[in-house]
Amino acid sequence: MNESNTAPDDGNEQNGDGQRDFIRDIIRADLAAGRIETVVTRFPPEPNGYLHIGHAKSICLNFGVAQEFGGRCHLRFDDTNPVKEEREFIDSIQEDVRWLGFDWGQHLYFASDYFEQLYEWAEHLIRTGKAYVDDLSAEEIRAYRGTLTEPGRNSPYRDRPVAENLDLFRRMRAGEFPDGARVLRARIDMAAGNMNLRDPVLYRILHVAHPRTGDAWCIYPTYDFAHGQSDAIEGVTHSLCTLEFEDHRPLYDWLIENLPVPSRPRQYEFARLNLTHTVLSKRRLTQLVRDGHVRGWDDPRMPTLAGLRRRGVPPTAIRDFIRRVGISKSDNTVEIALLEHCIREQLNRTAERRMAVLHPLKVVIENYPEGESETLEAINNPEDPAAGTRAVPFGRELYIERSDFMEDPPRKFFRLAPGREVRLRYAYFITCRKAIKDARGEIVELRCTYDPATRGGNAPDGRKVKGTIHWVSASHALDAEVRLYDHLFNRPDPGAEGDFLADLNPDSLTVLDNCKLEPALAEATCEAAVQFERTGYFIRDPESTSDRPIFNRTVALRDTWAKLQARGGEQKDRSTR
RNA sequence: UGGGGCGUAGCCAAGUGGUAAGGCAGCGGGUUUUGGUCCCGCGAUCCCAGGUUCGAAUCCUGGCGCCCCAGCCA
Repeated sequence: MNESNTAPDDGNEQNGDGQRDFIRDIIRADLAAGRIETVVTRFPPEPNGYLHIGHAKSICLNFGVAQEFGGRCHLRFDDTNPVKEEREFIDSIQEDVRWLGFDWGQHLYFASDYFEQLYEWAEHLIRTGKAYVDDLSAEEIRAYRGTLTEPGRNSPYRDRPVAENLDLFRRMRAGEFPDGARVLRARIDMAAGNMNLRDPVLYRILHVAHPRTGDAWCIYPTYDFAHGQSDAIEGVTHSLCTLEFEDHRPLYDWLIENLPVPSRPRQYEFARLNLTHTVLSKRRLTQLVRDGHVRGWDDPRMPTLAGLRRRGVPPTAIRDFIRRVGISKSDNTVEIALLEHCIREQLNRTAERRMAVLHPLKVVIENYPEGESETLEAINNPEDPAAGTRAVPFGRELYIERSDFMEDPPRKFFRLAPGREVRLRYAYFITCRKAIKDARGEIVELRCTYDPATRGGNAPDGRKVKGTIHWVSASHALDAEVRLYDHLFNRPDPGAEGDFLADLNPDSLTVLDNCKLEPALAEATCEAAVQFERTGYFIRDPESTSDRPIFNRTVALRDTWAKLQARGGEQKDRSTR
């Protein structure tokens, strides 16, 4: 067997440092006891939306487990409801799973591939007296179902003869009845405490074209009737799903036991991922896109894999994040800070460094010869010597960050101020001589002098400077737009007190349209994020044009100075109150 | 007495009768040509109450709290 059904090796499985959780414990035990020979899992998305980071948990679990135990994982689309599903999603889902780093090899399946088999099994249930055609309307079925505390009542059609059920069901398939006229129901127990066992609907009439089967069918199986049987057809051994399906397991098992299926899959449930400051329900994400609160499914503020990709988040960071979050059965809400940490950790190791000034302030080096420039050498990645160095042009006129100058600095401010000396990274020590203001009193330019003996950033006399700041040569700078992103929602728990839309962060996107980049950034790609030194990680956005690059901020660098300042501000507030 | 599940530090999460891993966040300190990275240090008696035991987060009993289920969605 030479299948390319793999998951990336993130280096956790070598030395017993592998994942430990109740799912893997079960699989290990099943393998050890000989209950199964090969573990087979599946990732079963419904093609009705884009994949998000919550799905990544399921993807990493299913594919990861298959790889760790030498089994395989199928990608199976749960396409049983044509009124919600679209081709676009079938494509995007495959692209996103691949981008995340997983490969299903030849094992791409669709529940719709099994429609004929499922239909035959439905007839089998009818023939064995375990399913019947019900003429009740949707409202009537609901009324007959009872409530959480009261048992339901049998439908008057529950005891139809087998022959009549068979005839009716075949005519349902033949298209003789309009939508909603009849359904096929399992005959289980209308008094069951578990609502799923109160004669669940197995088939409904839907005169709707299916993205894959076209108009071949006008009756479609429900999730419950399709999922377990699809698992059985594919030989799935461990059908892993989220907690809300726990109640469905008795029905899953009932169907498997009452049908002549080729294998005996088992369902296990784990807790889905929740993240602070965002939403992960398909309904809400769809609403954000549909109502224009974001610019699309791949808006960098979205928790979708497409959004994270455009944001510059590497797939390795997502896999690492999922690994750290773990698998359990307790409801959880993971702080988004953990995700951000994983992104920084990955990017710190791999992203090349560049200099970019987001809020430019002009600096003129008065003692630097006019019209001249020179080239300085800068390290691409101090964490990775193999990344080498690059040339950065320097000249008499530069841009520095506005926040790196203060006319009247507080005690611990290490940057530029009148009379103060700082290091320009990889360049020279400069001393601020004068701040020039415009009519409104705003500082528009700094006049400085440099020490030619400090080329490269070291003083031969051994004198130290407290601060090192980044800069960009004015005459060589690239003009760019930079988009800064913040959490999409203000609250850690959007919607906890009403409409989740009311919790949208109005400042989740800040566009800076006068940024100055060092020339090497012209070569940046949309695939790999770079670090703008002292600022954060950024990635070129596909909306860039050749003459105007656009960069998205993936995540800011940790900023203990900003934290200190914020704390100081708080203290001041408290003392003045 | 409707059914199902969960409850270990601010957030995740190991632990499966032998005396509470780890990560993130936070707080101190050190190194540093990114106030980045890196390094060092600091936190829980396990929802509560009884019980079993030499010994319990782990077993038993009884409470309390939270989540899911009444789609012809998945």
